Amino acid sequence: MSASFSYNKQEKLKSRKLLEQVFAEGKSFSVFPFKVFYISPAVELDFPIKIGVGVSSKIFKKAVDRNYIKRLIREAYRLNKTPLHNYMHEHKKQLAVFILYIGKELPQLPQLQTKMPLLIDKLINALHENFVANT
RNA sequence: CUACAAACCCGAACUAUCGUUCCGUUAUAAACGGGAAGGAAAGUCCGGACAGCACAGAGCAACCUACCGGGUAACUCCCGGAUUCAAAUUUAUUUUUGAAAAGAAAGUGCCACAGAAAAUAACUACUCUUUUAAAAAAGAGCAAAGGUGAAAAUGUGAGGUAAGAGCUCACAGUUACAGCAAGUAAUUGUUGCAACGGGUAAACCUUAGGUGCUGUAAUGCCACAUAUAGAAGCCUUUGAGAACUGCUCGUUCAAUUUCUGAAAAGAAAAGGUUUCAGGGUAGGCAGCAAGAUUGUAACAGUAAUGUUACAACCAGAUAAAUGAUAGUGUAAAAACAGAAUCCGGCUUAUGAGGUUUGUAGCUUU
RNA sequence: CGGGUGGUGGCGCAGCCCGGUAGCGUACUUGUAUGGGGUGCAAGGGGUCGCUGGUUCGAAUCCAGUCCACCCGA
Repeated sequence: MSASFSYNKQEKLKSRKLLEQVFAEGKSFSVFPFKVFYISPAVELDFPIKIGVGVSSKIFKKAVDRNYIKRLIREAYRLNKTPLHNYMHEHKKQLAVFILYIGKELPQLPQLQTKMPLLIDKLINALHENFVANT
């Protein structure tokens, strides 16, 4: 797979049903300031990896702040997602992920840029253990 | 030029790389071109458009509005005007700003403390009569005096009286009504006549006028899925229930057979309906982006605004799009802040700067 | 998108409808009873009534605006 930096409509986690499944049945871990929910759905998806992004409106009252944080997370994801894509391509599995921002203060992009690779690594490791246990 | 006040404007720009969303073209895993948040998108405080339901209404209740004229699709909005009150300011009711400014002379309630009294009063005092040597007591009259309070029964003078009192008169003040003059009107001026009556309606209320209910997750269509299943109650023309706003009246709609019995009625089944508990779906299309639209100019109008002409098309997502990095540039890139059916207002938040008007001060001519 | 509730000593609440004195429980401080502690008894301190403005002689209370917290419906 080519090293694309895109993050378009197909890659977004959109279905309400799948979202509820991710929160209800999915596993989770946290890499501060993120919390990650993920699941490997059995249903065929139109794109192998679907990612959603969210911020709590209780912590960030203003819509401007929430939009800003979501943009930064998307930016950090699309620049660091290549290892995850390569891994999923090799194992031919599907994945639905939701990234939640749980920090209390407005972040800066460099901070998220350093944390995002850690998150991706941890996600790959978790998936790997899971596959090995199943097979 | 500076300070203050008021009204209004503006809400940064460009280049490169990576990336998002919508539209179009080539074309069909892509490429190219074009569009892509606000003055408040906010609060959801008003008014509409649009959609569904209802359209058989009446009364009551509830809620809203409250000087006059104009503007508008409409308005708790805007413009202009008049009166009163309040605040600031001033030599000056001089100027500016603001006001939920109908009615307290329909009725009810309330007005702490203080004070004789907080509104049909009468404690002290004053006057008269009786008793009495006197002091004083009892009865009657009166509402002038009492200085407390946020507020004290219109103020001053004279007459009048046993003492007093708008009881009477003069002047002044306030208010209601009627006439005349000006004004479209609010209202103003003036004459006559009557009265003097505390405040509070952002206390109840009265008067006048107005309001059908629900909101785009409305609503219509397509696709997929499930349970013709469960519990309790009521009813089937002597009617449960539904609709018409909340209540009442009223109107409209509203579901059957068999058996027993002389009939009334009863039983069974079926059906209807209300409530409860539960199951399924939660995808797509329309609504949804050309409109009370925006810009410029001319004309009408004091203005709000309207009319005409020309030009423009300027977000449309659905876990929800505008960003990141580097550079140019600047004294500093910074404030408040992110569309979700769409418009017109109001309110609130807001950095730096600019424009106009008024007032004051200083400088120059 | 629509609808509703609340904000009063450190904490939990009343008072608001119908305007004039801010109170209750608990906690705190001091004294007392006990050899000491707890318990009890007595006394005391502590509140810009979320904020701003208005109505009124006077506002926690009435009216308007605003901030915060919470809840409900689809």
